[in-house]
Amino acid sequence: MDTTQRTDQERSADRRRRELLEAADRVVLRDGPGASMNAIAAEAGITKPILYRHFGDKGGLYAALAKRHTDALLDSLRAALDAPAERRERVEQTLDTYLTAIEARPQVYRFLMHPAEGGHQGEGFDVGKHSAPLLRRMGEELAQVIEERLDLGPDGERLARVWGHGIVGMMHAAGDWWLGERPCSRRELVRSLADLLWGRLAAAGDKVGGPGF
Amino acid sequence: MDTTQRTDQERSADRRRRELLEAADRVVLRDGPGASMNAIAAEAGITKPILYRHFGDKGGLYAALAKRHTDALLDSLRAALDAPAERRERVEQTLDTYLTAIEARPQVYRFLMHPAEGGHQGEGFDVGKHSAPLLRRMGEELAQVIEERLDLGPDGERLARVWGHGIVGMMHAAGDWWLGERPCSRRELVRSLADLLWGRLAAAGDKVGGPGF
DNA sequence: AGACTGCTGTTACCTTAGGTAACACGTTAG
DNA sequence: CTAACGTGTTACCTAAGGTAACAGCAGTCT
Repeated sequence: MDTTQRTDQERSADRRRRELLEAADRVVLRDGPGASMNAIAAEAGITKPILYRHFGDKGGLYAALAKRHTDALLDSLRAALDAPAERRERVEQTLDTYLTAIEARPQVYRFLMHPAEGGHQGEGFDVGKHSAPLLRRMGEELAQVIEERLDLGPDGERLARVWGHGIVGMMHAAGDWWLGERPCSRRELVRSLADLLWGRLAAAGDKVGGPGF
Repeated sequence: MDTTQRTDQERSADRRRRELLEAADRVVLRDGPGASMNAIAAEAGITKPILYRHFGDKGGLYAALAKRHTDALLDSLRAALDAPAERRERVEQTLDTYLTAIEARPQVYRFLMHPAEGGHQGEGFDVGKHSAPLLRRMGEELAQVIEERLDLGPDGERLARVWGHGIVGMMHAAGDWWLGERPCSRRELVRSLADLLWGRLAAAGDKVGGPGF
């Protein structure tokens, strides 16, 4: 076996893998995250054991699927984060990019974040092991950007990481709630969150008559 | 059938229900969230159909279990939120209360938030349908407090809700990350998050030499 | 007393779904 | 021609959620 050569077989296997992932994607987007391995195999026009040969187990398939979408989302976010603009503008752009993404493909979003929901009755893919990674990766990524660019004093690295994860969590929770209830426009949500990050909570006055918060 | 009277049967049924919930609690805390209905029934010294008679299905059992813990946590948070102190102190107290709770009983926390993780191989309880409720309830609760006490202008209600969910998400994500990596003390985490909420992100200076964030 | 009702509990079963073993066919190398 | 390998299949195992049907026992009604 020559290890250096890219044989036809290897290329064909890669292509097959991509095809299978695309089929899985279609099924997951159609049937929700509870899609069964059988259904995915059927959509791909083959049978279960082949899926297992390619991805090991359901978690492997999930991981491969999640990686594609996660990478794509992270690329968009990096672009927004790196855009040439002042800080507030950049923050708003990043929030908007995230929200636009989850708004445009809620099925993908729900798959990545709440995999067990849409299923008809079974459990489906497991979130726990995989939704965290997405949030974590976003958090670490943001932390790195913050740490690189902001002067936060001696404790900067720790602060940056806390803030990275905190801001990502804020974005995520607010986005999740917003996607479910649609209580306002995306623009309004972005501005409200940026306002929060800009200290408006601390600056707001007490309501007349009530005890100060 | 007398509807007004609390019969022995009803009290006994309630007691039974509590016993079952406590057994379920023990199993979930021991085996992780992947605990099977069989295992729970065995721990309670009975068999499956009884569990199903009491809770309908696994989701019902989960919901009952989650409600207990969620209510308890919300009570603690309300107390911290209502304490007589100034705003920053109160915010820090609330964050600290939450973090203390998840630190003290990580198993419970993981059950509520990432149910599918600890399981040996199966899927276990589903998160999607139930972890959201906890976050949502906390978010709505906080929103209400914010809206009651802060003067946020004409758009106050919307702002309060966005902030409620956003802050809860921030707390959650940061807490989850912190619980996993323990990168700093609880006190430091609380201060860092409060600083973030107090606008220190916006106020920080650019790092010398780098492009401004 | 004896039958009826209702609750508690059981055993034994169904179904779905993840995962695997064993086998069949076609292609290519020696 | 045959041996090896990749690709695909069928048929199965197991674990788990969920349910039907039946057994025993307390109180109640005639």
